Amino acid sequence: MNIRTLCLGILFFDDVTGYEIKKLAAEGRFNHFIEASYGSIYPTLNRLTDEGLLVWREETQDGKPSRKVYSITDRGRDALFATLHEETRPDIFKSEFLFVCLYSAYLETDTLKKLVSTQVHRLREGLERLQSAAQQCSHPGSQFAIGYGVALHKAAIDYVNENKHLLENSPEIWPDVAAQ
Amino acid sequence: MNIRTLCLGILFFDDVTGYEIKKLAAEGRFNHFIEASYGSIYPTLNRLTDEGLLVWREETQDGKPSRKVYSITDRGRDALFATLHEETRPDIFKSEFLFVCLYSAYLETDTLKKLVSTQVHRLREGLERLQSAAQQCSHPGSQFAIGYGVALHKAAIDYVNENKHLLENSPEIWPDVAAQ
DNA sequence: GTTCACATGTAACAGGTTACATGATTGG
DNA sequence: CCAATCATGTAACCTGTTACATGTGAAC
Repeated sequence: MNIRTLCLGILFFDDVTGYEIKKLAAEGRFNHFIEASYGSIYPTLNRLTDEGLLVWREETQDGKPSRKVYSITDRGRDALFATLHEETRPDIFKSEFLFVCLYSAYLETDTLKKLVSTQVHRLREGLERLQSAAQQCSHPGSQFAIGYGVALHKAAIDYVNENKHLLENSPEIWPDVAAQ
Repeated sequence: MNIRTLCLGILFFDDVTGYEIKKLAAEGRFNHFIEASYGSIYPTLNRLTDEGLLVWREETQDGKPSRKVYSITDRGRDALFATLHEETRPDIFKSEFLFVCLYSAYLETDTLKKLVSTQVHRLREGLERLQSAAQQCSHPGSQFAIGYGVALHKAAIDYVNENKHLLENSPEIWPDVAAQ
C-alpha cells in the first residue's frame, strides 16, 4: 500500500492536513497495518493536487500556525476506487523479534528476557491503540479491520506468554539455569 | 531486518548459495517474517565477502551448473551476534487486504467475496508453508518462531471466517442483498 | 523443441526514510 | 527559557525491487 493511496483513502473519510494524516496513520483506524513519514506525505499531497485528485484551502487558526486542509475531488475518489478494485498484494509481515528468536539457544538469558518483555510490551501497546481506535470508528469496514488487528495482537500475546519457556530455558547451553 | 543480517543469519545455520538463501527465506524457518530478491542477495553476499564476514568455494556438480557455496567466518558470526544484541525494531505489518476492507460499505458484493476468499486462501497457504517448515526444523528457537506464525495465521483465518459477514452484508448500500 | 529448475549477476528505478530547515504558540 | 505540540516542507540517502542478461542440463 503506497502513500499515495493512503492519502486518498484517509481523505475519502475526512478533510485533513498532512500533519493529521501522519497521526491518523499512527493512531487511527489505519494504525496497525500502515505507516508514513512527513517526508513522504507532503510531497505526495502536492503531487496529488497537481494531478487534480485533491484540492486544499488554507485555514488560519488563532494560537496555532495556519494549515492546509486537503479535500478529495471526484477524480480523486475515482482513482481511489480504481485502486481498491485491483488485486491486493499479499500482506507483509516483518519481525526482527522472530529473527532474533531463532538464535535463542545462543543468547544469554538476560537478553532473551528483555527481548520477550519488549515484544509483549509492544503488543500490549498496539492492542490498546487498536481498542481506542475501535471506540472512535463505528462503521463496519473499520470495525472489521480493527477487530482483525485485535484478534492477532491477542493471539500473539497469548502465544508468547504460553511459549516463552521455549526460549528462556536453554538446557543445551546453560543446564544450571534450566535446572533452577 | 535487512538482507545483510538475513544472509549472515542463514549462513550461521548452513553453508548455502545465494540461490538457496532465496528459497530458505521463502520456504524455510524464515518464511513468514522476511523476504528477499536475488537483486539484493547477490550484491550483499559479494559485499560481505569483501568485508571478510563470509568466504566461498566453488562446487561443481554434474547435471547442474557449478555454484558458489558461502560459509560464515568468525568475524561474520561476531557481526551477526552484535546485531542480535541490538534493540529490535518493532514488527512491521502491512495489509492491502485490511485497507480495502475499510471501504467495504462502498464496494460490490462480488468484489468483497473475492477479496475475502483471496485472503483466506493466502492465509491457508501460509499456514501450510509454516507447518511444513515446522517438520524440518526441530530446534527450539525455530519452533518458537514458526509456532508464532502458526498461531497468528490460525487466528486470522478464524477471525475472517467468523466476521466476514460484517463485510459482505452492507445493508446501507444494498438492502435487498442483505435481506436475502 | 521448449519449458522447467538450477545458478549468478547487473543496472535502472521506485519508494520510501532520515535529517535538516523553519517557525508559531503554549505550558511548565 | 525550554520543551512540546502544531505545522510544512526539502534534499540527501538508503534499501530494496524489477527487469534484464546469461547460461546449463533435465524432463517431457
